[in-house]
Amino acid sequence: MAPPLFLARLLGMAFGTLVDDLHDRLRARGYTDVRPSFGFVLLEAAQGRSTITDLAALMGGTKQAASKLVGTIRARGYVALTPSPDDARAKVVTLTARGRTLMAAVESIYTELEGEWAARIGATRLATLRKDLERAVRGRHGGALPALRPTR
Amino acid sequence: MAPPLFLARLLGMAFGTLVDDLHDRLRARGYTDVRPSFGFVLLEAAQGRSTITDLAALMGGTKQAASKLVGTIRARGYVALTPSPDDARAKVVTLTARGRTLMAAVESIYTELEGEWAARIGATRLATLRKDLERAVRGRHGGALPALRPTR
DNA sequence: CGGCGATAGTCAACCGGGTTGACCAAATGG
DNA sequence: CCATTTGGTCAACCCGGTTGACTATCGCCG
Repeated sequence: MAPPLFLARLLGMAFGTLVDDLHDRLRARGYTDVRPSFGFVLLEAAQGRSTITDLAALMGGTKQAASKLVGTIRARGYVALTPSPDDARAKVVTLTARGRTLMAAVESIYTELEGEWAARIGATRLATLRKDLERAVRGRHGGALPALRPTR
Repeated sequence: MAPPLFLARLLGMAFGTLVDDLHDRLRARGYTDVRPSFGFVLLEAAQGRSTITDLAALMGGTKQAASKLVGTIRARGYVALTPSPDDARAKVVTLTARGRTLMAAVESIYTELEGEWAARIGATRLATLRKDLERAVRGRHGGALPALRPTR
């Protein structure tokens, strides 16, 4: 008799599976120094609009944590800090060329992965699943999307 | 222009939201010393069938990590270790009386939470969502459910 | 203007939850 | 029976996060 399969556990497993698969395949393509926690920062850096404190707020943590994380991603050469034109204190996080090729790989792998999900449950069911998830989550947070803690 | 809303991020947000809500409401009921990582162990302890090493395997970690985690949950009085009848080395993790009342609170809160989800997206949609998630996750792991890393 | 509170970022110390490695005690099976 | 495997713990360390103290810049209000 297994313990009850709470929705939360299912969500956690699904999340973990996708994240693990993504990073396994990144490793297979030679990206051995990309940690799961990088994703969030890289996604925002691709927009080229976020400062360190912006990142901190978006991922629901302190600016010290954001600063450290950006520091290690920068040490691996995927992002750079450019001074903000508006504010001499602020540093805008942007992708380097290496970061851009990484993100291209991520998108390609991600398309693969969602394709595999679609193959398992059907494309329309997958679309419904995504829509319902988004509705439930936004509904819980007054219409906005919550911070995604980069744990994992 | 926000970054693309990958399915994985949605899953992570949904997972995090449920876990946070559960622990907020536990706190509101006076359980101030229950950490998110406890859930996994408590659920297995309720079955009364798992040893420390079993737990380690189920959560995809080392037995040292499982041992530590069980130790801190035990220190807070929610589980106890009983010697296995079959193997003098093994320790079976079981709920204490306090642990059982905690789990009753968890189930009641959890029912509330899923009810709120159902109110947001509809009960049948929620059932479909759960079924599809389970199918996708099992499909990815050869029919079994993967380990749920207790991170968070 | 000038000066003062708020804000962007860093540095340092600490903490929680995980890891690896060494170890003991009980089990298993030639 | 003895050798090997297995259940569990202890110790040292690591990673990613936190809080607290600090500097530099911003922006407003007198």
